[in-house]
Amino acid sequence: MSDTELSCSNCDKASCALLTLSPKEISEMEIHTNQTDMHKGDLLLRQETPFHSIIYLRSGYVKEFVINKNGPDQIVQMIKPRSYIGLQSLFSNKVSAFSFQAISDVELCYIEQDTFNILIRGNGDFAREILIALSNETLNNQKRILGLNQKQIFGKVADTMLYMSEQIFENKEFDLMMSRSEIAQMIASTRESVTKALLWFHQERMIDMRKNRLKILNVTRLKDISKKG
Amino acid sequence: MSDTELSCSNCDKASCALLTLSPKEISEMEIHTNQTDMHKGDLLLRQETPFHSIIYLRSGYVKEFVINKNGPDQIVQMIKPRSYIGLQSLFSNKVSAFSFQAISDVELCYIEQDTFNILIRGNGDFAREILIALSNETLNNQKRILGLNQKQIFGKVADTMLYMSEQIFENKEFDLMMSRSEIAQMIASTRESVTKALLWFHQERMIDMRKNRLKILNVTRLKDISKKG
DNA sequence: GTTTAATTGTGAAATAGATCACTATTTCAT
DNA sequence: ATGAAATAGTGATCTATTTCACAATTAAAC
Repeated sequence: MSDTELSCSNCDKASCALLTLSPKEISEMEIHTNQTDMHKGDLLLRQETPFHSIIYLRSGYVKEFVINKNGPDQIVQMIKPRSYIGLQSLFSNKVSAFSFQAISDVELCYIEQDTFNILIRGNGDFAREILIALSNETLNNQKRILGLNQKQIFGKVADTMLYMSEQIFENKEFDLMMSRSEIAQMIASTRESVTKALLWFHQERMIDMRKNRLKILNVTRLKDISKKG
Repeated sequence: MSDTELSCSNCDKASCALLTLSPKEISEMEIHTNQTDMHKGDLLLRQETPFHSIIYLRSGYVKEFVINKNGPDQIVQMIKPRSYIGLQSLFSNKVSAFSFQAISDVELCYIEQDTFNILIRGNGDFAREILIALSNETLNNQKRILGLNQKQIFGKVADTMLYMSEQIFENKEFDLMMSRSEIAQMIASTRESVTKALLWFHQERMIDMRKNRLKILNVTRLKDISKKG
């Protein structure tokens, strides 16, 4: 919002990859970057849509999902601050494979894709950081989704709560930014089943839930349920 | 097996990426590459194991899977000839995230990982080819597995037969190289359910099955079942 | 070629989870 | 503050799929 904040060089929420860039490269990036704010519920990018920018999530949370003709959407992952959005499709298609929606108010930086590509070509360390980020994200997602597949519902929900706590919010207490239906879309289940699981966890004092504030009380037991439940 | 076959420069089963390398780079690769043959059932690489080579699959077929403590293995994908194995973990970990097993006799080239990395750093076009291959593979897998999640069994099995026909064997007729149990491991189901699905498809003349030779007779109907069944 | 092991087929019973129809609560807009 | 819309909770029913136990077939080993 203030003038200084619009500069990448003194950004207080910069990515790890940015640290590998020279001052000259950073100012090159600044020229081709636009910062925008968006609100909860806004769609950042729609699948099958051509995209010309890589989006950097300065603050706030985003969900990545696939829109299905027959049946409900499928949520692939939640994205936390200081992440790049759209890297998956950078090296393959010109269109985005997924849709992205803000699940809180967010601050975004739109970096022109061409500029991004030039930086990757010109700076091996930057390229390496980006590739590591992309690889790790992809690998984590793949393993999580594979793991989900062979759990039953209580296990799936437990797993998802632990995922949010450990991977996304990095805290035992957090605001559940998704509705029961959305959680169901993360695990290919139904609103009702999610409700029942969460209520049971609450009854059994594994979690505390009031409004949309969730606190994990018994990690061990939840992990146990996640493993074989 | 003959002397000429051991050279990358006149390999008759080379990858697309290889075409981007200069003669000098190719001979650099040759020095650090070993060709081996393996048999059906052999384990090429075990998850959580350090690996020092990227494996190039010259001929034959491989399954990529995760070994689970509690419960059956999960098969991530089948890998067809002229593919690199282990790229997923190249940019992140020093250990492989997945296990790989030959499901037919295979010819393999072990390329030292350091050499591979040097080539990627030194040749932007090579790097690009590798990244595109990796991105596409990852994206396809992710979409397929997500799609599977919200189908019911007949849909999952239909989907898997079409996947084999279209993506892997590129033919309507092919040898089913996996047992019913293994197919079940691809879709998080059971041997018995796979059996029932395949028999029904056969009865309904959507496929022809004798021994392990499978022929797809009615693509349209199978696709229909895959979509909403 | 015979024996042994592994894989596949089959139907009945058990069950996890979806679906449905409805109520309660929370959130949002005016 | 009030009403409307969205989200969440609840229990009964229904159904797809797993589980189990056993028979049949196919592949491997000697």
